[in-house]
Amino acid sequence: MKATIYDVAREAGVSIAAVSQVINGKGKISEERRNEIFLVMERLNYRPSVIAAALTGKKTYTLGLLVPDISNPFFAEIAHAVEDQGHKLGYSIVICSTHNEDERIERYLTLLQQKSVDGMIIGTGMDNLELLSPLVDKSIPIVSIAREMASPYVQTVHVGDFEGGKLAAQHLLELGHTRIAVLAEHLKVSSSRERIRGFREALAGAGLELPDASVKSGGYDLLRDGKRQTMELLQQEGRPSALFCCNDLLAIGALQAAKALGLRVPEDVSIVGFDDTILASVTDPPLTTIAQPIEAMGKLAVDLVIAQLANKADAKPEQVLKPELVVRKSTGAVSK
Amino acid sequence: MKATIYDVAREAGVSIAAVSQVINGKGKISEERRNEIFLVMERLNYRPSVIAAALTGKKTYTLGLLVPDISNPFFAEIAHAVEDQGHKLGYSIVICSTHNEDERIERYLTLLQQKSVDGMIIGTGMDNLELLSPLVDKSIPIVSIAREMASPYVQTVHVGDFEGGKLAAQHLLELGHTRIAVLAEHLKVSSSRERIRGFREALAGAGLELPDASVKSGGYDLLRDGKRQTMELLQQEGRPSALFCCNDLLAIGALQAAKALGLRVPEDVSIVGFDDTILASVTDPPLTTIAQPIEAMGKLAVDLVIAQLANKADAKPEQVLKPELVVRKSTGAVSK
DNA sequence: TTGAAAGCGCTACCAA
DNA sequence: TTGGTAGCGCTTTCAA
Repeated sequence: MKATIYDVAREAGVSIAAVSQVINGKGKISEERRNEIFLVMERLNYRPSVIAAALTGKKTYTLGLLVPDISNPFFAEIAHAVEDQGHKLGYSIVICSTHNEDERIERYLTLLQQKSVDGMIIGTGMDNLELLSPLVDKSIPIVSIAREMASPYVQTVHVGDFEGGKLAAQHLLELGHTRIAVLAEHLKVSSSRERIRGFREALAGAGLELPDASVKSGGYDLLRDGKRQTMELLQQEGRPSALFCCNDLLAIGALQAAKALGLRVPEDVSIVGFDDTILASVTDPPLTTIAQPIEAMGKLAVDLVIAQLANKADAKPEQVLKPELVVRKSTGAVSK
Repeated sequence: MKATIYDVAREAGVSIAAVSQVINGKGKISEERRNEIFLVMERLNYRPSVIAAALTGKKTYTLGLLVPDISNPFFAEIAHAVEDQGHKLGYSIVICSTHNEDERIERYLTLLQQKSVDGMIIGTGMDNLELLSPLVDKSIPIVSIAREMASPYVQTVHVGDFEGGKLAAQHLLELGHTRIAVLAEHLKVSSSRERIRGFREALAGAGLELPDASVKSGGYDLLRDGKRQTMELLQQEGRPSALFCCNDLLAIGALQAAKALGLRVPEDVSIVGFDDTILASVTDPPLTTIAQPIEAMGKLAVDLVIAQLANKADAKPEQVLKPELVVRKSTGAVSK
């Protein structure tokens, strides 16, 4: 069986308290004893049980990351960034993918908390903020990433979605588009709503209206939904000459639909995405998209939790980063 | 503070043992008492501490998944598949991304074990199998996915890499290519080596040789390495007319390099990838690639750990799935 | 059927 | 400096 602190103490002829002190580098122990104990630990190949330690309320140096779907490159890239910064700061990151299901969100939230993470980063939308209260009670810091979260207890880092939507609209407007439709994921996703709001406002500024009928929203199978919706959109009378997709995956679905219909992008229809994941740079044609500073967001999120952990939390509850228009080949001037 | 089993017992006027039995649905308790206790638990919003339970050696119904890089769509898709099947079977999945660094592999391995996962799925290559022995000692089931692992203690599920390599070669051969180069990731990755071996063997069958100089291997920044290596390859005298890339990310790097050099794919150079991630279907041109059955692999891996957990482990230590050639637009006949 | 009590492995406080 | 010891919250005998 595995060696415990008792084994080490016995072998070294000291009390478990002494061993515990050595493990944690606390208290006062003579060099000599300390080395002796180290040796025994080594010899017994002793590994302190984090579980037992957690039970007594010790820090675990792990952060939990909750994402809606790890197979969406956007979140995979977020996860990568979070892991990176976490690691730099000495934290391990545990990732859970909720498949956008409420039940799994709840389950993983509980799980992570039970696994006693020191802090939590949430990239999943949450309807029921009540779920967070156990965390709040235990004063486990929470920051939400890429999603706003209307709770006084959670700091949030996200891109300016509203502004991003405007950017997209302006770009399309400059190219002369007037018949424009929008593809969104489920409308309960706040970032989508904001992006659309920004988009709509920019259009309005140019005297254009975006009727609700031109906004297609779907579920969470982004690729498929994007394709299906685009099929509908592009086959109708007076089809739009431009599509704004609330994320890259939707945009790719749109791209596939256009291709399937024998339409050329951007000659027949312009498409702009959102996120600027690796996907955007490799598609055919490469996707014009609104870039989110994924690296920066991941880093910032980690910094925030850890700052809260150290009680030097910035008062700033919200960190809004700048979106950026990246023009590639999927958008062009309207051909009349 | 949070309610403990003691609070519940006190409130319900019973012993903690009784409460414990209710929680676990074990032992004999009268309907009456049981309901009473349930009510109290509800009222106190009591949640059993998994940590404490884990300390006493109870199952946690969580599986750990270790991947080298979650931002590689292949592993993100694997993670998705694993999560899905795990969830179906009542298990939560905790994902850790090691960035291909030995130190992180070790750290996360320890971490997951300390967080007391019931089983482990490993998608990361491991040099030092010794690291697994603590798990083995505790008889925590381990299965490796998408990677072979030469340990008697781990079952493994992966695609036939050798066969996949052959498939790629045959395809290229049929198209008439003779000047062929190979791009691999770090050669310590066993799957890459196998793919190359298969590829080489198929070439040999056609009387063609693949000199070591034509095999470029790099580090773990797949996209960048693929691009850089392809740049070199395509700028040299008598450049290859076809490239076999050991994974899609490398292939995309190659695609970008070709584009940067003003070469057309597949007219000037054919490219075949490996994995068939979402990336392969969206690139310009879409990538001919060797498909791995990602869903099936994920599902199988989960099934295997859980079977081991239930002690109905199949004796079969290795599950090899069939790779499949998916022909898209990045390969074509040699133009002479 | 029920409950008392002995751990699980570790931390932290207090006395020595 | 050291060691004794009381928890942390739960599971699991073993008696009652």
